Amino acid sequence: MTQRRGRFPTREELRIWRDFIETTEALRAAMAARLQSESGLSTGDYSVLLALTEAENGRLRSSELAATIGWERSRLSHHLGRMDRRGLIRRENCTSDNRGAEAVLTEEGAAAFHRATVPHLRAIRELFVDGLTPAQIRAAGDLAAALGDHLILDREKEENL
Amino acid sequence: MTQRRGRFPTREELRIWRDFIETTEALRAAMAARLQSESGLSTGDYSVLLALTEAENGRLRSSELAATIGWERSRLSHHLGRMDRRGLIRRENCTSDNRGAEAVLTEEGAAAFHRATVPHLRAIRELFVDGLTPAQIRAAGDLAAALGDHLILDREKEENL
DNA sequence: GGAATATAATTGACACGTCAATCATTTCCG
DNA sequence: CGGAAATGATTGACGTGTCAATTATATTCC
Repeated sequence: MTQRRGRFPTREELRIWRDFIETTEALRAAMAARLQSESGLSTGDYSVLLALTEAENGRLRSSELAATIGWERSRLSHHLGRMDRRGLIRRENCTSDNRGAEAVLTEEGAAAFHRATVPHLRAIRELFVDGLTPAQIRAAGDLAAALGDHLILDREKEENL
Repeated sequence: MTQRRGRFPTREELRIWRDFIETTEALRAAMAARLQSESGLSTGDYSVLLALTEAENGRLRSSELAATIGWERSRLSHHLGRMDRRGLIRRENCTSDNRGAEAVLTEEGAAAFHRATVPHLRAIRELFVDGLTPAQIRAAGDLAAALGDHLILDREKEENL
């Protein structure tokens, strides 16, 4: 086998890269559109509502919420502002740490999440599961694990310059 | 084997879905960040510049450009506006159809694209190719094809309601 | 105790994407 | 020919994401 590492991608690798990134992007957009039209929620809303629903008392510190769903703090801050305006959550001050803030699920937020759940699960099946064989689904999990691990390694390398 | 189709995703399918969508999103973001920091271009800029570079005379009708890179018209229009402001392209009227517009690659745009190419190819190798085995790369191409075909079918079903 | 530092969160500026509305021109066809 | 419909493209409004700067409170340590 010829040397590969350290060289530019081959034509075939490039083709696969483009296909892969464009298709996953289209999949993301399709799912976002489904969720929006069926439930009036964005995927961001859904992530936040899911995390709060699973949290004790439907409330979480901002930073914990950010960690749970893997968002940057400022992104979450902007998003909570929008969700607050729509009445899906409300913000409260944290009693134990006056710097902190808590996001609290409202009745309306809980209701919106429950209305969204079934259609969203159906969309995951229709757009993702139904399009793949069981072997391909396993391959998708495998790929995600490999790419994710590799991204982390790459980030660490970056930081230790 | 038990009946699957028409049911909600299993726990395992759901885990893989989340892993897959989050990881591909992280990959997209990492690539965008690399391109931005190394070349001062967004991935959108890169797509547009690539299409124009490969086009005859470095110019394309707006609608053809949109079709080439698979964008909606209004998205392209906004993006060309931003690229125009930065001097990467300029707009000209189409002589054969007065409704039409052409996007033309500028010297500056061509130069920016050439500066970006090598680092971008390197990033594709480092973030994608190097993280996967050859079999996994084939699996990625396979997945993209299957998901893409399925998305198209789903869209058609949607339209023929 | 109190200054230096670290941490929690928000804000503002700006790029990006989508949708619906709009405008100009061309094509279709009676 | 001439008006209706189709086409090419732009625009405005708004939600979203990132980065850098800012604000407020806690912690550290002399």
